[in-house]
Amino acid sequence: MATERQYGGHSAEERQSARRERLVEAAIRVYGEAGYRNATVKAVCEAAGLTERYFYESFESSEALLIAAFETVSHRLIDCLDRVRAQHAGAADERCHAMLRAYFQALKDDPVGARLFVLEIARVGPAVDEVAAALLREFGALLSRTLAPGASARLKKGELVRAGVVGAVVEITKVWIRSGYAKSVDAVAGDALKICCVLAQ
Amino acid sequence: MATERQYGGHSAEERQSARRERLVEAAIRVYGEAGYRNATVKAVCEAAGLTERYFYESFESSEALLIAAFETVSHRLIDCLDRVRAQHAGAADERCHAMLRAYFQALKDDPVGARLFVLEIARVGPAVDEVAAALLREFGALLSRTLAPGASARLKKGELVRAGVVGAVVEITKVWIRSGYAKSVDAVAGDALKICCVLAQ
DNA sequence: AGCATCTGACAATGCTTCTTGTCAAGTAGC
DNA sequence: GCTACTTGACAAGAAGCATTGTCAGATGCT
Repeated sequence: MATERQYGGHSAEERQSARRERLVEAAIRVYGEAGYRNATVKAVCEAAGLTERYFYESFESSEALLIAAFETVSHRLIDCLDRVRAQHAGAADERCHAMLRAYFQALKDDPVGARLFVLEIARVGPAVDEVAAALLREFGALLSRTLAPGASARLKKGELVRAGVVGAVVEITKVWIRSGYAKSVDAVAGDALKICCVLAQ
Repeated sequence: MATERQYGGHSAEERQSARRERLVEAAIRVYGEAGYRNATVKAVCEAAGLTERYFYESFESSEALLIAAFETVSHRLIDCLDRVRAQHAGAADERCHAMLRAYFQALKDDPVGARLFVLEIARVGPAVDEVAAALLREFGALLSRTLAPGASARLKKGELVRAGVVGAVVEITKVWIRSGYAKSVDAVAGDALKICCVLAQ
């Protein structure tokens, strides 16, 4: 602990954060494929090519790793949607449609991350629930900003409606994933848009 | 097993099904208050005033008991909605509004059952998920029948939209419960109706 | 009253996983 | 090459709970 020695050309700090990252990526894979409930600490560590001790070096618990994995996936997704939003400058509902297409396309392109993001995150524990709820609110705010750019975004009045719309999109996503991505990205985005348009009123 | 003796004036069969019922009612209370995850077999049995052996007499696993408890609660709710639907003969959206009011009122009147019905049922296991998904479909069909009494109810076309609307109502319910039933039943029902009206198109 | 059945309390077992500890093998710096 | 640090493999301990088994006491029938 006192001295930091170079190993493989990397400092102790670099090696540790590299291990952390390997664990997060392994967690996305393992939790997304087998499901969080069925995955053990051991399984994640094996997938990361590390032993259990390195798990406890970076994370206090499985839930902490799940949160890290979820945030990695969701930030990628939010960033993607933000890019689409910036690029698209049409009418509000057209813009929203483009974002929904990007959303569903991203989930289709990464089914493992999708499962983690949409299914596996729910009802794990209070701490995880809090993170997930915060992301849903962010998602709702994003939709609201896109469809009703007025002051309505911060009105408390539409809070429940906004939550409802987000719940609708998530439920549509769940059913779509369960169906094996049966419908086309375009069609699903269109269905979701129908409900999102409630926010434009 | 060979002979059936009367006990307390009841046959063996009666006594057994009485115990089963006590377990189900206890499960609604315990799972709804403490949460399914935090509840042990022992806790449910104590709440029912029975010992563990009687749990295994009537149920194969905790999940089986959860399913029974969920079905008890959800049948009560569906029956209530059906009654309201039968009594109300106004316009489609008025009728739907009345049903939503009854739905939210019922959940407010029975917070424990509500928590079981809305929160605790999710993501327990494949068997439970199947039961919950079936109820959501039934719920969607009910809304669809009310708002779009035409053939659209059985059209596969609106399947995802219907699922989305149900997801919206459930998410609104979750947020409302988490808020401690802050908004009035009328207001919440109104918010939910806004989204439900998508089905009327 | 006497016997068969039923009921309740509780202990024993078993299983699974987390979490920590030990030890040998590997690697860098002197 | 020697020493100190780092890593990986693995086992031991601990904790929690489900599930089954035992046994004494209670209840109804004859």
